[in-house]
Amino acid sequence: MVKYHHIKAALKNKKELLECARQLGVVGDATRLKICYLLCRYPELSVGDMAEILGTTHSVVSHSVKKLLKLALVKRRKQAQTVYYSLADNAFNKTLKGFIA
Amino acid sequence: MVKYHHIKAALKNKKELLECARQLGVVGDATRLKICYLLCRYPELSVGDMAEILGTTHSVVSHSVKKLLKLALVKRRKQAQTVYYSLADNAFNKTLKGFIA
DNA sequence: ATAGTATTTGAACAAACATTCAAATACTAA
DNA sequence: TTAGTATTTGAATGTTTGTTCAAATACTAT
Repeated sequence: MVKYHHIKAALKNKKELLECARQLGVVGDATRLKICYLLCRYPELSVGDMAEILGTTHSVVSHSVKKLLKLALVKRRKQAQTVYYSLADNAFNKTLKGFIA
Repeated sequence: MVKYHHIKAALKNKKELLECARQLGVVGDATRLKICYLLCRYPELSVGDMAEILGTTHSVVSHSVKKLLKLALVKRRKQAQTVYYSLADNAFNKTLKGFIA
């Protein structure tokens, strides 16, 4: 059957789909989506502030932002002891804002 | 500290965020995102066709669309032995198309 | 140096997950 | 009825995942 030959080829070259799935998966978690939600409203927030707002520990926030950072969905800025995170400026986040506006 | 009193209250009432995280999580999987990608391009596809295109089994497609169906991201139409799935017409899918365009 | 604050790390645990397989269901056609 | 096709189901598998905890790191101020 060659009926779907074209779309099969198109799919093979769609490596971005896998990356997109990974990004969506990372954002598809309550804690991490809340963090993104916060960062849509504040230009930047420290780990401690996010933990305070979310009512959780520094550890879960740190683990969470690390995953977001690994996929370049957030940026990191360190000032003295404090680490501030902000939403990265990319296409994914622009679309994401449409979801959680 | 009452610095974040307002955003904490806003977050509490944001029940949609959890639902959104669930939807993003379901779509944040390679197999299921590929299915959505296919359904963006074809008005509807049968389980067998999707399995053929994706190079996988009927079983994984069936399991996958079931999850999408449970969150109302796809619709189901049965004709004779064949079951056709199509993308549901909702806000989530409209934005999703922005991701996988 | 020490004490204090902020964040990160890594191991451990249980819970959730994707995929496989075989069996079951649903429907058509003869 | 039977045989054939399409899909679904459920159990089992190993893998990944989120959270917890305690310890470690990084920096500031004294």
